[in-house]
Amino acid sequence: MPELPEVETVRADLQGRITGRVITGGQFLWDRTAGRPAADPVALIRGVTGRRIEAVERRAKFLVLRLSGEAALVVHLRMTGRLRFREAAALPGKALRAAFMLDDGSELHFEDQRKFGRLYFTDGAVALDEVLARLGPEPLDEAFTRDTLRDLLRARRAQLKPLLLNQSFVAGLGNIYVDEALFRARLHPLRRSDSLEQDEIDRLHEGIVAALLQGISNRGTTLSDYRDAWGMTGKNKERLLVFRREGKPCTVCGKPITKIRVAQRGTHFCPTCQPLPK
DNA sequence: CCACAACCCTGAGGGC
DNA sequence: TGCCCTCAGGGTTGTG
Repeated sequence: MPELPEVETVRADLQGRITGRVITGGQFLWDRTAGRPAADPVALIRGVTGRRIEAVERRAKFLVLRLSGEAALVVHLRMTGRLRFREAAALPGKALRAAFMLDDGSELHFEDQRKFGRLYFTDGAVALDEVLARLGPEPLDEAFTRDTLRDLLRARRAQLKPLLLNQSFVAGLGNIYVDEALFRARLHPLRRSDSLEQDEIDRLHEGIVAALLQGISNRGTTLSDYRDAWGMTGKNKERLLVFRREGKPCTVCGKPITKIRVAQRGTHFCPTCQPLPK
């Protein structure tokens, strides 16, 4: 599941390779990959064709290809989406859902086994804001400080796990990095957000940032599906502290990691290091 | 605001 | 080998 570190890895790689290229055409192989509001594959292809890629940016888990004329091609990988750079004449993957031709003969392929991923074409800043609406702060931005997090947490009273998964609370975390961040912060996933002391909030801030930065420095976490723009796996799986490590010893105390279900999501933690205060 | 659940999807893995 | 069932989960939508 691509989260902020995985999307950031793809962004950085593509930025250096496709910036300056012109999109000369494209096609959809699975029409529902075109996301709302337009949800129109024909209009999307028509919209991007002839435009130059000015920059490759990221907002939360969205990739934003800035196109000439204030337009953008926005990509959300969801669960199994992959954005692959293909040299000319490379064979497409079997889950190819959309393809874009570039003016140097290369292609940008959107592959997605489970068809949850979405592509959006936006024409102008207003349309882009619509696609990126209701997103909370970027956790790696300078503006995301301990004080920011404290104010956000105290304005809510939800359990930490579902709250951190909520993209309108903080943007970019998913199931893997939430569990990792909570472990680093030594906080139980069911703790209420308004119950945290200042030192716990500081630890959570630190845990979020550290978990994400480690993910980026390892080029993302590949459990099974994630690949970077070159088709390579990320190396962060071996560095995970709790996620998918149920029954294995905690790296801090040696007791087994527990898995429970919270908000319909598998949730991994160490009951000893992350106790739930009564 | 918060909790819960269905939905969209397909492949992997378990049970028999 | 094969069939059925469950599970995996990001985000949206709807209900209470």
